[in-house]
Amino acid sequence: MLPRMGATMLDIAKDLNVSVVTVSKVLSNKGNISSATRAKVLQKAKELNYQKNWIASSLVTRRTFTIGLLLPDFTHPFFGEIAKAIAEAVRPKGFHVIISYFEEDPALERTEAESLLARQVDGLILASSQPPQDSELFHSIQKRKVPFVLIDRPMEHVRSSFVGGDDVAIGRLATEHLVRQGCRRIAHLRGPGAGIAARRQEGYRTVLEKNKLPFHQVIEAGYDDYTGHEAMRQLLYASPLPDGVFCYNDPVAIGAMQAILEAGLQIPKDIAVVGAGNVHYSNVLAVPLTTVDQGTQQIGTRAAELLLEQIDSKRAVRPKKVLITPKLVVRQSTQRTV
Amino acid sequence: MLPRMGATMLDIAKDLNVSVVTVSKVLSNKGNISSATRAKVLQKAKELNYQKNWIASSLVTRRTFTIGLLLPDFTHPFFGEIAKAIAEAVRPKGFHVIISYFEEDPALERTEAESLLARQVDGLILASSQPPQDSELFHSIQKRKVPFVLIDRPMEHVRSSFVGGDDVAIGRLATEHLVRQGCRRIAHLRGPGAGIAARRQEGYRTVLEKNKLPFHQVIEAGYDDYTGHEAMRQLLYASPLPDGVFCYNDPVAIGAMQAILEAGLQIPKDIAVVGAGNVHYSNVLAVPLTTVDQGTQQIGTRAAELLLEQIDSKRAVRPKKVLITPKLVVRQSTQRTV
DNA sequence: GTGGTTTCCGGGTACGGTTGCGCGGATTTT
DNA sequence: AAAATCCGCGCAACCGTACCCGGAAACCAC
Repeated sequence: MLPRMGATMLDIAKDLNVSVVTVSKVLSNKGNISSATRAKVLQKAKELNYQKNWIASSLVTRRTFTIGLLLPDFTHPFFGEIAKAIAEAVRPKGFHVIISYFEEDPALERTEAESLLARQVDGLILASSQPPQDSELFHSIQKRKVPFVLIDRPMEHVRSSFVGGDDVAIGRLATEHLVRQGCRRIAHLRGPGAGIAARRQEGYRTVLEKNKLPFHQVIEAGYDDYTGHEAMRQLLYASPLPDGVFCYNDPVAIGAMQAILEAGLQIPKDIAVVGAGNVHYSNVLAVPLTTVDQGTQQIGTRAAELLLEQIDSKRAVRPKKVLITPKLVVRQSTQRTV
Repeated sequence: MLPRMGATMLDIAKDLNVSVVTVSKVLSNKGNISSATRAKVLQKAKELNYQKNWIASSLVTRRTFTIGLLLPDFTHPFFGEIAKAIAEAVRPKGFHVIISYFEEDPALERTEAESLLARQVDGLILASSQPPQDSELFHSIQKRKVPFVLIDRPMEHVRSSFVGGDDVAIGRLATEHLVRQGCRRIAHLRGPGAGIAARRQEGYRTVLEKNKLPFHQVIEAGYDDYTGHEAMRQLLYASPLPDGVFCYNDPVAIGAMQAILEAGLQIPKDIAVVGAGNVHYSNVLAVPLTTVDQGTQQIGTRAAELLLEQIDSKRAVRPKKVLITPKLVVRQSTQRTV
């Protein structure tokens, strides 16, 4: 036989000659129950150390108080912070978070999403890596009427809420800062793809235009420091050398700084460097890195809020697109004027 | 009315004039069902696009296929990697992971643990921050007969499985390496507390004794780079200066390196530095940091394996203590002989 | 007094998949 | 012919809550 659990509502009900329904109503504070009965039930519940069986409860309410979080990778501090902010935001409402990650593999992302849906999560938050034109996964989620919110990587043609960094503003903020520091030949190590990377590049471009500065080289790096190192080496072969570099993200910037230092140049005297993301350790590098903080925690918090809103109002809520305003964090890698 | 779900077993059963039980047995491959009936059921299930209701299933089996993971903080890459390894290890068995974290607050840890237990997780993995003498939480878990495994921070007097780094070996490995590099005045920036930090220090001490080297200064730092920076500055005031430093962990080592460089000294020529943990970015610092890899992924993987073992064999399993063998990762911060 | 309505308090039933046990019939063994 | 075995399948229980209902008392108007 299966191991017996603790006391159930039936135990309480039988002891008091009432029905389970009455017990349920008392314990969940619903319906009209006389205060005499109410007191007896509460008393007996405490006496038997009654603990609600959440599973039975979920069975009938179809609410698991669980939300699924699907991330490309959570060893990256960016996603770690998001996960933390989400967990914190939903905890007061009694929700828990199931985290899955899919290593940037779109196929794995789909199966993991299906797996979370099969577990009847009440909602889903995803930083998707589905190819831009493929919205099959999201249609599948929508068909099941499970609320979901996209974060970090918007999907233009998917009708859903989205929370992410304001990438154009990030590009602008970083580039404007370099201009103010006196840089005139500003290069850009852009990231891969047409989404986030393209918008950060756009912010970069608009600032150069506004300031009537000549375009300098734009080279495509990847997500990590190795690609940043490689891309920067390419830049250093060219002439004239840039006097400022806006890097797609902090790891790329770290790789770039390493290449600059290896070439015997100084930061920020010869070349100033700006990253984006404000990852941990940005301040303990050889040269502390100026960066643009994209408001990571806020992304998580807002996403959680939007999701809970949708879960609570069983009606379809109009999707909202939220862009978090970035903040410049100035450190030594751009401080030319001190 | 509550939103109807998809097809249920009852739908299949009625269509075929069999009982739900038969359908269940076919779909879960149990019991003796004729191949004719089996085929009909499978056919109809596919036809109706039947999806099992996991909640109803959990209700009766008392298995949720969910394990709880309780961490102090998962923005730290160390815990991120552990979480990832665990999720990966249990995924093939159909388990999901609910992550909670408690910001190093023992009281919050207790309520979060209770909360996970109330959700009927099948098992628990925890990196606990309960004070060493207080095993109330663990007794509470044991009373409910929920399998659990401790990681990273052992609790001496709790009868349970444990997986963690071999801290004495880490201290030995790091210190031996410094000795081999020719260091003769080896200092130690130890971490706080009597557990991990004390064992790493012990490894350090035994190597000094074995090599008949004089003890150099041991200063207590914290967990992060700020405390490492501060502790190193203290060391730099003293004389004679050390020619090698073994740091409790990588952040402390990073802070220490910064202090050394600020003092105008060279790494590793004047002072060699070893950290522990092999966190990301250890290789893109001003001077790439030699460190001891504590086998983070293995900790997660082994912990998951031990937990699944316990969950599968409903009997009480003899607790195992597993120490992962660390590996030295040599980088520039100790390369004096090249 | 009579009939209708409202209010208060509480119960019956369905929802879901799984498991131990049992049952009826067919086949094989004694 | 009686008994043992086996095969295929069903009954009931598990557990908390939404929905619907029912009985009793109170109240109102005539």
